[in-house]
Amino acid sequence: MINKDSRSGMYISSSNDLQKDEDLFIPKDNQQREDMKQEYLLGQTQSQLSSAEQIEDIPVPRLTLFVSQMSLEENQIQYKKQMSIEAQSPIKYSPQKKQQKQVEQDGQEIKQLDIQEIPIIPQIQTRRKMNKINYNVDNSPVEQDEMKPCHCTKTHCLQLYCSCFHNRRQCISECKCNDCYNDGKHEEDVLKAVEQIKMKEQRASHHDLDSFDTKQVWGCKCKKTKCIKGYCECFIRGKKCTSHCQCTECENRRQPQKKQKKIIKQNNQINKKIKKKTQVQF
DNA sequence: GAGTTTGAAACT
DNA sequence: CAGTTTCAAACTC
Ligand SMILES: [Zn+2]
Ligand SMILES: [Zn+2]
Ligand SMILES: [Zn+2]
Ligand SMILES: [Zn+2]
Ligand SMILES: [Zn+2]
Ligand SMILES: [Zn+2]
Repeated sequence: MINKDSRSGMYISSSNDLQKDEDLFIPKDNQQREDMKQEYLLGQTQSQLSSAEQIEDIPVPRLTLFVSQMSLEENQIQYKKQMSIEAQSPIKYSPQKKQQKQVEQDGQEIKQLDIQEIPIIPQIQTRRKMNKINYNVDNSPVEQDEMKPCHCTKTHCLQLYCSCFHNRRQCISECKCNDCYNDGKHEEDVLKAVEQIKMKEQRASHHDLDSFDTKQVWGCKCKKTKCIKGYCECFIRGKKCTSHCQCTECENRRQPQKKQKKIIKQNNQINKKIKKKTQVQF
């Protein structure tokens, strides 16, 4: 099974023809092929590897976790520091029922921070608990069961806009959605919506990622936030942007991004001017 | 909490 | 496909 891609490469089937999911996109040129594969691999972290890399479903060893998270760039570390600092000030929290638990647990974690030289890991593990941001992502290694409520008002929680629906979870009492169909009482509608989205995705997308697998991301299109804020689908997963991303002025790249069109144009103009000058001189 | 900004998701 | 609109989350104050 070999499908030619419209641009520069082709989809080459993996050794196992039965698993279409494991097809890899590989450019024609050998060097490019290596670069691309490497970049893609580097862009992912531990369990977030695409199905192509998850040849076997072996649980990720702790050590891998350490390595991948220690490889986070300054931006992400800084971002997490900021978040944790904000969440660490217990003064901000009114001493209420549920939050006292958190303060206790956070206190333990803060102690660990003081002891450990590298405070990254506990912050990541508790990120979702320590701040109220509702990332539409389910990549928490520790608190897989903890979910943040949605606030959908117009979509009956039947579109990917809805964080609950996107993660294939029923809405919960904390959700503030209107006319919710993702409540367990409209399973027919939910299944319809799921199938519809999967069909559309299957037709439209050139990749094989599951729309409902929020651990995986193909690429972002951030234009204004340099992929260092919670708007970036790559950044919030702790992943580097890759060649699949169409972001601008990205600061979340392992390999430096190709120059943008604007910059290329500017440089071209500058080069022309220089050429003219040199020609005139001689 | 209200209002703004942002980019994914949906649509054309 | 690319451009546009819609949407709810992330963010700011
Ligand atoms: Zn919802
Ligand atoms: Zn919900
Ligand atoms: Zn709902
Ligand atoms: Zn981005
Ligand atoms: Zn990206
Ligand atoms: Zn980026």
